[in-house]
Amino acid sequence: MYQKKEIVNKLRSSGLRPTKQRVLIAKKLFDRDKTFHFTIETLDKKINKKGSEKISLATIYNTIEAFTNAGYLKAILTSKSKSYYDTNIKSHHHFYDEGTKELTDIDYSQIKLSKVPIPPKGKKIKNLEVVIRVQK
Amino acid sequence: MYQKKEIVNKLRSSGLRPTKQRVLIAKKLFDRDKTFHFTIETLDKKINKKGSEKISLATIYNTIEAFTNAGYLKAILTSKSKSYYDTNIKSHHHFYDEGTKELTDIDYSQIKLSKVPIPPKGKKIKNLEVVIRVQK
DNA sequence: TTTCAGTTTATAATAATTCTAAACTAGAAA
DNA sequence: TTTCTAGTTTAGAATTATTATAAACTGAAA
Ligand SMILES: [Mn+2]
Ligand SMILES: [Mn+2]
Ligand SMILES: [Zn+2]
Ligand SMILES: [Zn+2]
Repeated sequence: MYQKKEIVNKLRSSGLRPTKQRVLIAKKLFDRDKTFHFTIETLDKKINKKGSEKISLATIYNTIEAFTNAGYLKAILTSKSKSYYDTNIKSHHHFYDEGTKELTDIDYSQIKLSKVPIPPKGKKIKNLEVVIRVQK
Repeated sequence: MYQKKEIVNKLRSSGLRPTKQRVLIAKKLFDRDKTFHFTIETLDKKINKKGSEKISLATIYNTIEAFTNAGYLKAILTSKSKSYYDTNIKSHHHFYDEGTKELTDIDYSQIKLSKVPIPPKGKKIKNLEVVIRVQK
């Protein structure tokens, strides 16, 4: 899906130097079929597993921040004191499983609204996201 | 709105001893007209302002956790690594102002959905909340 | 090749939260 | 009432999440 060349171009186009670390992290994040919802902690574990070249935690933080600013990632709404990120940057919705604490994407077209409130005076709606809490 | 007696009963009914600290915090939180959206930090500032009796930060954390478990408060979805709470425990929606970073309640009846996805197999929908991001 | 701004890294600092254990207290029981 | 004690508060330590620092490293322009 994502060849190294593509990643390099993508990074360059955002003014980010395609360093070894950034390319490796981008590959882990974007070279996959399904959306990836993660925290720095889970990503760090995936990247720094035995036998693989190490990337410092500081670089992981820096890179995720850079990717988020560049629009490659999106911060997810949670009620935890830890940041969550999403590789699906399209406006979309989520199922949130209370038991497993896992998120699943819902395509934007899967939810239709027939009534939406008028925003406060002088303010415009930028986007609208739905979280559907589910349970066994 | 909330007399001391009512607060004491409410606490007792949840198996929480109506201590001086809990009653004072409950009064600050619930004796108001509009919903209060807050963090531990903002609440601490409100409680421990000059001239008032001090309540330790640990107690504020403990009390907010106890109130949340008792169902008096709800954790709010955010993308910040800091927990937010809401005195409005009804299922409801929010406007989130990107500029001021402030939340405003939207009554549940103000949003109507004409299409909702089927939850994953074996799971049931517990609730559905909408966040509408707004900007100047 | 050389050069150097941008980047990585280990580590320190800060911020948010949770833990600990000693002192205190609400309220049941004497 | 007074006594008793489990529940609670508290200061401070510990832990966790994140950001800052500053020295070493490197991608890529020239
Ligand atoms: Mn940073
Ligand atoms: Mn705790
Ligand atoms: Zn998603
Ligand atoms: Zn609210």
